[in-house]
Amino acid sequence: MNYKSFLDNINQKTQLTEDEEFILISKLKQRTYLKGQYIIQQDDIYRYQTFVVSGKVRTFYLDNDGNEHIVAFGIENWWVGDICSFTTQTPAEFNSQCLEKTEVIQIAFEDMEDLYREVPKLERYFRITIQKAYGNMSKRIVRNHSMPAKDRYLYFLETYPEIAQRVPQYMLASYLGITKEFLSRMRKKMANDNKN
Amino acid sequence: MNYKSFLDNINQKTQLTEDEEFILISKLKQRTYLKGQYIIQQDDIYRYQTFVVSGKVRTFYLDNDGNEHIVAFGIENWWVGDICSFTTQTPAEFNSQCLEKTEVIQIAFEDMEDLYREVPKLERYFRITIQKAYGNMSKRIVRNHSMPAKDRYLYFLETYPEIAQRVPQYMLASYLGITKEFLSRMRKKMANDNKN
DNA sequence: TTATTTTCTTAACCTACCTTATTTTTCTTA
DNA sequence: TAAGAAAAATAAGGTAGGTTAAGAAAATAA
Repeated sequence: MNYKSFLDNINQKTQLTEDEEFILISKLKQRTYLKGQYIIQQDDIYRYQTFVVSGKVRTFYLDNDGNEHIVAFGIENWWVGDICSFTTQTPAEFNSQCLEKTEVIQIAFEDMEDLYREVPKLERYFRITIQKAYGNMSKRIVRNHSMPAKDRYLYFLETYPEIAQRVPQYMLASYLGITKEFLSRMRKKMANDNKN
Repeated sequence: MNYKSFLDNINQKTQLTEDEEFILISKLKQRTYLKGQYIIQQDDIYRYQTFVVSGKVRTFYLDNDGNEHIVAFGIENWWVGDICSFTTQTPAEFNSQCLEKTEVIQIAFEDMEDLYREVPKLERYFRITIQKAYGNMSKRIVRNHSMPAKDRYLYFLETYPEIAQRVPQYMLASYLGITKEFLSRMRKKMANDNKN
């Protein structure tokens, strides 16, 4: 594994010098998780901010009745985990679990503040990254409130086709906030409607 | 109006020197909106990042059927508007409307990049602010998926009592993703349940 | 103080989506 | 290549929350 995709991602939003890249790289850790392994489990403190180089991750909340609610998927070039737990170093509310063998790059919390000091451009990189994610989240809330399940499903297929293909249907249903049974029924109806 | 509450808010997350405060203040604009006025309307480009000093704002999406879906409320010390439109200078998807006379502090998009250059700590301030907002949004999505309307309502009352008191019920219903009629019904039932 | 508008309530009926249970299909792994 | 496990489909009955329509209460304006 090398750092190319990771550095590319950062340099899209800010321009690091060679020295800055060097400092950054010196703080990175590589790790490979197997299918089913957890990057973070709820109630643990999230100690490593995690960037996916290859593989597939789901982030979910486990409620008191034992139901899983998927908040996000993460594939190549996405940050995953529980950002809230990381920044405040308080127990996580979410779990991030690998759905296949997943290679990641991580930055430890202890190194993060040093990094921000030595490479202030990283503040900018993360600000821009999070701003975008925040915008998407707000819009997702609105879609959840203004669109019926069918439209939300179609929107997802269109917007994240790679994820839709790589993730089991029942997880997609959970992400959309519906049951797998209802998604299945919807798909059947849509297939029938398309025939006529 | 003075800048105290605004600077306090920033200094909670990063420590500005007097010089930095001076530079920042030189870029700030003050403005007062009347009840009903829009800070941003959807399809316009959001040119001023807006911090509420006093007053009350709602941010909502207007769907094709003419229904309003409230994404957020903003009162004292909250940033409001459509951050996505601001950062990318593309047409807004949301409207921010004042629900009463509202005093704000604004930073123009043209000044923002200069400010980040001259006062890099602001990158940090906004990163931290947005990270927190993003965390809250993710958790809100999960609550929408895992809690029935009644629990979401109670959660809101507990978490944002000041807002709950100052905002009409039908707007709160919209924020929660239910109809005002259903909220009214729920409230009645809750009142009855408490009697017995 | 009344008139008007805005907000809230109530009630009957309706539907999108859930629950439970069973079966079928697809994927894994031996 | 078969056997077991995971994922998807199907179907019947149930419910949280929506819709429509009317009236009551509260806030605002004149």
